[in-house]
Amino acid sequence: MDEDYDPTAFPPMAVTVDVVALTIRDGALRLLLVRRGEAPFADMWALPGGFVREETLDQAATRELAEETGLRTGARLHLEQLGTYGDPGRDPRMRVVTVAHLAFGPDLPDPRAGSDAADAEWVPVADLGLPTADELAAGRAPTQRAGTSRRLAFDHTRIVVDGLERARSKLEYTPLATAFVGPEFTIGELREVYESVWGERLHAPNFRRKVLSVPGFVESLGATTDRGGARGGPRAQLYRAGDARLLHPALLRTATEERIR
Amino acid sequence: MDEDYDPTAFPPMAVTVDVVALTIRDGALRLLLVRRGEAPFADMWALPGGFVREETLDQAATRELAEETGLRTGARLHLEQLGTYGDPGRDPRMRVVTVAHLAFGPDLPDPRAGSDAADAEWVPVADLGLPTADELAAGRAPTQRAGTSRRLAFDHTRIVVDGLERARSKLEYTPLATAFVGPEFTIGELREVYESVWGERLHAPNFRRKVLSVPGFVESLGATTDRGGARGGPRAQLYRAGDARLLHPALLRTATEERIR
DNA sequence: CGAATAGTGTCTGTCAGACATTATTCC
DNA sequence: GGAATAATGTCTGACAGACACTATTCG
Repeated sequence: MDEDYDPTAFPPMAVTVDVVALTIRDGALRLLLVRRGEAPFADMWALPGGFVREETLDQAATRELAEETGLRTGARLHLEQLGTYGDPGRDPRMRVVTVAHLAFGPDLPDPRAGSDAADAEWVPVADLGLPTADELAAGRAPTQRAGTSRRLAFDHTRIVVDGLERARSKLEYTPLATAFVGPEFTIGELREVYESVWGERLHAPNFRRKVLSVPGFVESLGATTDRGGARGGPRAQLYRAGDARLLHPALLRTATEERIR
Repeated sequence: MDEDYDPTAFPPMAVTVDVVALTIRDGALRLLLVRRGEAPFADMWALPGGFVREETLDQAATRELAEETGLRTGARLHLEQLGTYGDPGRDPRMRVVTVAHLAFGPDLPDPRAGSDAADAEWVPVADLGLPTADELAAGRAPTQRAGTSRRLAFDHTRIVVDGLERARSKLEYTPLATAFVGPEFTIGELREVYESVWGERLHAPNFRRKVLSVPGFVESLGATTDRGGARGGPRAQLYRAGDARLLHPALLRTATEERIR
């Protein structure tokens, strides 16, 4: 803030929030999208969002999520700021700066069309045909792969790609995965979260040992599930989230050349 | 973006950028601060920043840094978005949403007062008596420790604390440290970056081996410095930054209970 | 029973951190 | 010479990833 700072003579600019809401259902990572009813980008899919009012940015994101989808802002909903997107021209009508947020929850309910959203849906992320972060950086974006009818409005493809990368990365270093399951869960359910978000199969015995070796990640409840798995297997032990805010040692993805270079 | 989205009728809101600019000089991590000339918070220190114009957010941050400090936006300046701060009341005059950025460079020049900054200075971070992230979260903020005359304006203390934590964390997983040194550097200089930012001494032989074992972190130039160290010692080999974007394996800080829980 | 899953045991190569040692250079 | 630093060698314990194996439960 410099000395010619004069907030009564600021350039006209709108501030919005958009939400990248993720949940896991039927073993697939899903993203909440709403269908736009008006120009520009009419009939295209977009992230839920809207104007910021007399409230904090986090409150605005929570409110928009609830308004547009009927989602109860329950205690088990994790919300964090993702980043701010404000390129001139990202909205053809005027300058709009949007503060993107990331939300996670365990098998969130179907969106009941709220006040605004004519149509809202949990779309499997794999069905979006999203470009990789590299493709985006190289400017081959926001052209999504053919064969999908889910081209996103505005720069929302970029926002979703950034949000997914953030989620994948935070699974490594934080107990974020516990935000995708209920208050009581099995190690197998936790492993399915990692597999869904990372999009790769994990070695079950090693995963179990790693999770249990991280102090404060999970706490045993000393009980088991009532039944075994749907396709057989013994009853699994139940755990709840521990008090760790960072995982140490971390659960790292295997390094791939593409990610590193 | 929902369907009642109407950017021609948006609430009045100003959008600014603020920059947490860090450099290392005399072995100490330093933060660029400017002195405010006007109310509110007159005579207090603040981050350089100002209104966003017809430009991207990154461009606005780069421009403000140059304008207020005369800093040449050279190729060796690393800039990234930190986060957005928009609580109602963070500016007593009106609603101002600020997009904070993080900038790093090798021994950046002294700020030549530009168009706005009456007074600008590279202040050692250690002299700021900053609260820890935990103290901030607990609400004992933004009260900085007594004995310093460097209470920061607005919510800039929070922004600086977040920026420092981001910088410390990114040293672990990315080659960010090379942004704090010149194009050619020794392993010892790189180690001093880590020691300055993390605020702890590192074991020189192990640090060297770790850095050299990370693919793409540094590349040998096959040459040595012209002279040995100022206080003795042999001539050190020279390196330049490699092509890695992520460090694998990472250079992790030793885990501390405070950070994890 | 057959298939699927939970959980344990064990091995190997790699990494982190500590310590010791040698070589080189400045003052 | 004395002190500081660069660089290498080596050891130990922890961890990652792979494989083998047993136990339990569903259909």
